[in-house]
Amino acid sequence: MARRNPRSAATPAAEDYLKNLYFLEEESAGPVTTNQVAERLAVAPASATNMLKRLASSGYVRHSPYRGVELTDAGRREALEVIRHHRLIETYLAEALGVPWDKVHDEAEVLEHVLSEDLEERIASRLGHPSRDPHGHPIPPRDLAVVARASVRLDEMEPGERGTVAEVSDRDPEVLRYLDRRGIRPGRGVEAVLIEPFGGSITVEVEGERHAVGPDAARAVRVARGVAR
Amino acid sequence: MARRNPRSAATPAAEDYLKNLYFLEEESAGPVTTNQVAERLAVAPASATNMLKRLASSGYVRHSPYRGVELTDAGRREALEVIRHHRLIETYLAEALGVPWDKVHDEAEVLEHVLSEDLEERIASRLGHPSRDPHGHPIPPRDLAVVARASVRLDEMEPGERGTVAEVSDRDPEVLRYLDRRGIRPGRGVEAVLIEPFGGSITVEVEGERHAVGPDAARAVRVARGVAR
DNA sequence: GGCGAGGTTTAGCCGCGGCTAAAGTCCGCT
DNA sequence: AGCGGACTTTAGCCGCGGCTAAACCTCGCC
Repeated sequence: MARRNPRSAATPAAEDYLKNLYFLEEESAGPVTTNQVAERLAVAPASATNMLKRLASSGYVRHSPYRGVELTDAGRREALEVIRHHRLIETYLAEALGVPWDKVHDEAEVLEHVLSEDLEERIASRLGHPSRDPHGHPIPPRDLAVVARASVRLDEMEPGERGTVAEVSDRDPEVLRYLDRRGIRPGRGVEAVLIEPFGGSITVEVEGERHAVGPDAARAVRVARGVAR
Repeated sequence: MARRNPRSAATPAAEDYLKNLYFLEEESAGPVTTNQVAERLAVAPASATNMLKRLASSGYVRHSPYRGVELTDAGRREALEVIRHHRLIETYLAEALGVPWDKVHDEAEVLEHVLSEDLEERIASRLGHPSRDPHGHPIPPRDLAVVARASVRLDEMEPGERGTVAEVSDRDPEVLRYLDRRGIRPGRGVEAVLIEPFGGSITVEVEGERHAVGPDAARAVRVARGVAR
């Protein structure tokens, strides 16, 4: 009774580590550090070490003590599977059940670990096999091929550059609502007007209005360069 | 990240115990024994004792050592909440995603522990607040009032009695398919023709055909008495 | 009324995934 | 080159939810 689906050997906790390792590798080139992992998952560093060792012995990561950690191919597959689940669920909840888009993330966070292959497939086909979730994030395809992202973070743009908002991170619903209120959502044209150095805010023009966006919020936005308004 | 929903203090394992305690109480009047619990949940008796003690200290059950166990009101509420989730999910999966009705049970078994109140409500309203799941089981209402069942188990019927199939247990998909192939499903008229004593089979007439149904399968069927064919 | 069998609980173990405290490693700076 | 601070790992603890083996009740039967 109540066995979770046997798609993989990874527990929900392990899946969370793998998923976040994937994001961390994507964000910061080079090996990921134990501290980064611990902070991202809001656990003590010692807990992270513990799990990383377990993931290493299951073949999901390579862990060089004191030096950092790296996903193996198996680990990356596992991560992509969870990410696919997460984003399909977000899309489904928004479309089929009308869950507000700043709430879908938290629901998906728990459902992603529990979705059977059969349901995954039914949901995907019900949605017409979408390639992006409601926040613009690419949904890994069924074969879990890595999806290339041709976009820059808003805080990496040059003054004067234009583009189209491609993705808005759903990690923090607060930030999501903040950006949404300012019209910064997937599909909108943006121009970087002024970039304050040293982690200051970025002034952008969207829909004819200017907004000074704080660095934390700016990091949550990815922009496809050059596509005119 | 990935915290399950805080609707209740009970873990998934505890919820499974409470749910099955509810069913066991329903089936067998009088207090439920440790062995019954252990068998139903497919765990060792010692494991059941262990969990029952924990449930008792959380106020979900009353446990008299060596004598048996009984749900408290709090425990019953908890159980009904899980059962409501289970049956709503089954109904939703069947209706909205076309999951075959002998498969919905296993999916619901894991999703039931993870459904937020918000999703529960959205699903219920999307379905028009149904009162029965696809197998005919009553879905506890939002206020978790206990639902009276005016039906008898097929193996408790008298020869010559007639009625309408009200519920078919979904616990065993094998049994479910067996009964389905014979036309024994919710809504169908049945007549008990012959009852073999001492746990023998029950001969029933459904849709003009006679079938000898084994006692295990007969126990999975509930019939509303008297409603003519 | 006592004995034994079957049901139940206790004792003690395990893996998971957290934690804190202490020890160890690495690296930059003098 | 070596010292100090930051980062990381190790050691040892905890609760959960399983397990087996052994001790313990209860109750029916003689």
